[in-house]
Amino acid sequence: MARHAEYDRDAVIAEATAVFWDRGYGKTSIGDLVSATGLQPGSLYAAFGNKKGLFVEVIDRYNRRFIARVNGLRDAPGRSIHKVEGLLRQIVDDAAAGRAERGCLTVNALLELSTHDDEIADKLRAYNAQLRKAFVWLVKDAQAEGDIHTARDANQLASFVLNNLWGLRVMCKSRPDRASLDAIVDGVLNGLRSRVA
Amino acid sequence: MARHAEYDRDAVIAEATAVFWDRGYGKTSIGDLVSATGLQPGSLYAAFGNKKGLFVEVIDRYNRRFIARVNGLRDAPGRSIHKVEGLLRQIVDDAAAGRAERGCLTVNALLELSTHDDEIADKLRAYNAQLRKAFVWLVKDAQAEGDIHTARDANQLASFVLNNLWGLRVMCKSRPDRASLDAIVDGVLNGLRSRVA
DNA sequence: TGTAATATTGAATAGTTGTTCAAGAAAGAA
DNA sequence: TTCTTTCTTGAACAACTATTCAATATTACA
Repeated sequence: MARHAEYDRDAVIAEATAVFWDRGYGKTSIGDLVSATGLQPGSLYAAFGNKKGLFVEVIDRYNRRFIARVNGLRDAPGRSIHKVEGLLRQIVDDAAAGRAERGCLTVNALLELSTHDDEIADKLRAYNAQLRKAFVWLVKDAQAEGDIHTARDANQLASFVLNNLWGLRVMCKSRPDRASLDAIVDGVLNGLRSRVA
Repeated sequence: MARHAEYDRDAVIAEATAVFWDRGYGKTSIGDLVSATGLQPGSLYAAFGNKKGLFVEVIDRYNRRFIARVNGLRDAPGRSIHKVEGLLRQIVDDAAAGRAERGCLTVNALLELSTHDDEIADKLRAYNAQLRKAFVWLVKDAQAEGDIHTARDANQLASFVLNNLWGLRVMCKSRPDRASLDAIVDGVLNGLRSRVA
């Protein structure tokens, strides 16, 4: 019946991700996306509607993957508190190795667009809620494993961890020394393990 | 000898601050700044060199003021730990009252520009260091006042507080419920007061 | 008052932007 | 092969951008 598309949609989104992540939404031009994806403007518009449509698919994919990673931690072997620590330490490691200069695509998008774009704002709010839930489970597991006091509220601690995750992602953009970043993770773990409510 | 300027430089910077804060650097056009300040392009360029020059003065002023505020807390009456708490609670209050949608101008600028603009990145790094120092003093005061255990490292705790400050500023942009935000502040205070190192 | 020095104006410039669309290319069905 | 449907191309478009500059206005001093 008809000609089929020559490109792999997911690959195009992945290539666009790299550009949006590097330059932000506003500073990424269609020309940049044409170069990165190899698709001409017409094809991009046929496939994604417009620039924002492509961006929405980009952050959807990015968020889906990170949430899957955090949710996947539950099934991995090991103590839950170590999994949370590992997640934070990896951000620190990436920053120390200069792999975190672009920051977090989601946080970048949240700060750049959410004030004036309700569609993006809603998406990011929902993402935030999902991520928080994933942390609630990890905290509850850690309580069951005896690493977090059972009298403490899992929801509160999940928000606390999430807040420090966002903080680290901001912090990393200003390339602080490794000691400060490690100190932050220590502070979070200390806060999780302490007894007081 | 010569004609004097008709505008108040600081007032112009203040008016420009509102626009940059609302729209971000990239989305703020010279036309927006002309409307907001009442100065024509030529005057703006004569006074600040270019768009970035004006923006640099805007974030300088903003950062100077916030640092002065935190440093000023030392001389205010009351327990230091309550001052730290008050700072965080006010962010929560602002967010709950819908006054925090624009987020923090500095964090916004950091995420939008620091990756590709070294001048801005350096400025924000320096600002970060100054703010951290201010928190070190507050923590040390709180230790002297008996609210934070003296065995704990003030530098570490200062980084921890700062990280949560950045986290809150990101968090507020996605308009979370008040309970989550309060829980975060509780988590931070709990982390500060706990004994373990 | 006349003059030198600086401020203000706002139209003009050169470049970039997101988006469209008509023309050409590919592929399965008849 | 021919037809129909879809994909691809890339030049063209109108709107916007940051910046400049010559003309005009205002002041302080001589």
